[in-house]
Amino acid sequence: MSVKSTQAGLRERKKAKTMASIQLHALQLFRQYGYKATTVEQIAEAAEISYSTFFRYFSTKEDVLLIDNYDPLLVASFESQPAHLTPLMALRNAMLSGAKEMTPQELSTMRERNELVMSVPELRAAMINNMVSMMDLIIELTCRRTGRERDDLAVRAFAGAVTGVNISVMQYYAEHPEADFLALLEEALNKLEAGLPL
Amino acid sequence: MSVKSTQAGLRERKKAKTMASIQLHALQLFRQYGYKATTVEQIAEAAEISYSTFFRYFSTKEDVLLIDNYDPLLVASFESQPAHLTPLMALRNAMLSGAKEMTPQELSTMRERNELVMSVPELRAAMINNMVSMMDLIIELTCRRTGRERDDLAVRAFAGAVTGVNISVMQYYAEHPEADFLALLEEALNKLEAGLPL
DNA sequence: GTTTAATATGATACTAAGTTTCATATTTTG
DNA sequence: CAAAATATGAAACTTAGTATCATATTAAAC
Repeated sequence: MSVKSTQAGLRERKKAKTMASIQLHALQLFRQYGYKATTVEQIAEAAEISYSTFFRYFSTKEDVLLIDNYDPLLVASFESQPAHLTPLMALRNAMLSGAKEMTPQELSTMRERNELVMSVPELRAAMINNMVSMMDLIIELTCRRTGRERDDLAVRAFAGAVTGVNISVMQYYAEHPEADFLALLEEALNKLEAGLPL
Repeated sequence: MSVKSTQAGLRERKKAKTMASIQLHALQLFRQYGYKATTVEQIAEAAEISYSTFFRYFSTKEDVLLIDNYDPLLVASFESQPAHLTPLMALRNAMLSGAKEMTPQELSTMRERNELVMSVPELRAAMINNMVSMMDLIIELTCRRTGRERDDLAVRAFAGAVTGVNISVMQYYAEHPEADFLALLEEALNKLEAGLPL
């Protein structure tokens, strides 16, 4: 038994490092030359991997910017919300809590990424698609909490509205980078809870 | 002066016919062989145009299914809604009125198209992206009606919620093709107006 | 009606994303 | 250390989408 086998497995750690490296170099190149002008080949070179390996880590060029796994965090946080809260407020808290423990560094990266994503049509489309996919998760969570069925239109409308508000906030945030994303999201979801007064 | 020059211009009519022909043949091929398995080249052959010409009519393969111009109809209908209605109800009426004058034939085509689009990830993403683009239109209309600013978060949240509900209904409809789309949309928007009771 | 200007089409060559296949290297396990 | 499992690299391929230029068709002017 050698020193290297700590617990996570060398393979896993190496993969995680490679993945992070690809994302880092990709982001730098995108910043410098623009998203479209940067080819996957260039990213591969910068990250010192082969072209084919890139697609083993990310199935599309877009994914290199969009992959994040905070679904499990969201689920955990949502399920631990007090029972007296409405589904919407529980969801609001869960979404906020996920982002509340970010360092200023991480927040700044997120802001930059958001601006980039929202300004490139292809990326924006992919991001929105991701968020709509998350609708399914919201439906699932809401059903568990309320005892309603997946096919209940009220649940669907709820999940749709929350997701739509989320998208609109991301857009707003891209246009107003100086704003506080969390505050915006909280305010917007509160407006939804209040029946969208106009 | 020959018989042919009626009023719309020969060129315009020819273009419209070609466009319709491309869409028709594309839809048939997609039905038969699937979206991905059908190449633009095959569509071009079927519609008896060149490969390059296809992209003069539709800038992407997706667009051949997604292009529709009922934005102007929506705007007109919205602006003619009675002033005492809330923005949401005015929007609801406008969206419904657009679809209410469809023939059963058209409704059936729409249903089929919706099923196809929602079942192919790429198409679904493109469609959702279209709908989110329409959010800008809703923002614009809502501002005109309420006198609020584009940058008002309440307006943004409103537009986002309506769009999100719309998306969720399309998804629901794809899963339940036997349902009445208009009834679903109306019901879902009513729930939104009622504050999304759960 | 013929000429001229504007626009639509077709052919061709090109770039880059994404897929497939297979050989090679590296880690893990026994 | 040997064998099984998995990660990587190389190369050839398909197809969406772009750019360019010559040709054909329609519209407009005279």
